[in-house]
Amino acid sequence: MANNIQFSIAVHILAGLACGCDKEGLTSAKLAMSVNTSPSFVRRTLSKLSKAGLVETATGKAGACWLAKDAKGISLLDIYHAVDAPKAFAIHSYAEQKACTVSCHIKVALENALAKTQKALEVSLAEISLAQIVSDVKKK
Amino acid sequence: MANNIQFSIAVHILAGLACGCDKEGLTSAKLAMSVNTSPSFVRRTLSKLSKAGLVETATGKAGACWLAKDAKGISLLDIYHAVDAPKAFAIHSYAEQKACTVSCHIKVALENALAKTQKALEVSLAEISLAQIVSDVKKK
DNA sequence: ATTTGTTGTTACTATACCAGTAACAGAAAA
DNA sequence: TTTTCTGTTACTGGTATAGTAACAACAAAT
Repeated sequence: MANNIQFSIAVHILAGLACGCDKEGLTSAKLAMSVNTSPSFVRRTLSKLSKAGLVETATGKAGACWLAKDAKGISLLDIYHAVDAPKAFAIHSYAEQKACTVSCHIKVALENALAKTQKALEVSLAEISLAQIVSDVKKK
Repeated sequence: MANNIQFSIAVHILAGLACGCDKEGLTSAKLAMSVNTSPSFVRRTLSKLSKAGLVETATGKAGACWLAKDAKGISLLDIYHAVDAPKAFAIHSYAEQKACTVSCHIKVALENALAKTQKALEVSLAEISLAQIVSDVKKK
């Protein structure tokens, strides 16, 4: 009942980078193998993570990528924002029916509700660090 | 950046029913006018709300629908569950790459994270009642 | 009884989004 | 200069979902 798996992919990639014993970083091809997708798709996600300052990359023949900071310093909220994941719920955008009070003002009411719920969602994501994810991965 | 507006539609419909001065209930045609969509679509959403016990309906010539309980007794979480809205985020479902620890265990780690975040989302929705929405709609 | 106007449901269509691929310029090491 | 990687753009195909149409079941009104 849900879509947009880019957030999951991003967490997967970052967990891979955090676990990767290679001090020299990983290539998009290796990450793609772990995630089971194409290197291109990985690179597109990596690009967003890079712009958000979560990973650093090197171009050229010895190209690679690695975490820009410690896994403890990266929260799921950082990742959520980096990939611009969907909001808690979507608000419809129909034209207002002038004669109807509900039609005209429902959007504001929904926006108030969304603001509160979105905040709760983000606080929860902020409390989970990439290090926690890595710990879960290794524990199992 | 988000989709699946059925939750919003459902809140809109219920707010309409709560506001509707008509003691006798509203038809799907009138609701459709307020939401700016087809009666069919409204009825499909109404059907879910009816099955969840949030509204009651009457068939036949004088067909109509109305709230099954007071707006104070209906939370956004009830509506969220009724329309089976998407989870806080989706987990990808690629085949595990046996040779890779991350690939094999990331799903469990993500499920743990989702459980926590989903809980936060639902608690937040549970705290907002339909009556609150109606109040916002009328205040404006 | 017959007509009328509604719900409930199914089936269908079209569109928009998104996962996934391909291709290539730019970059840096060998 | 060759190799091999990143970064980015453009493209494709599949799928979910908004939206529509149609019709049986139903109950009130006539």
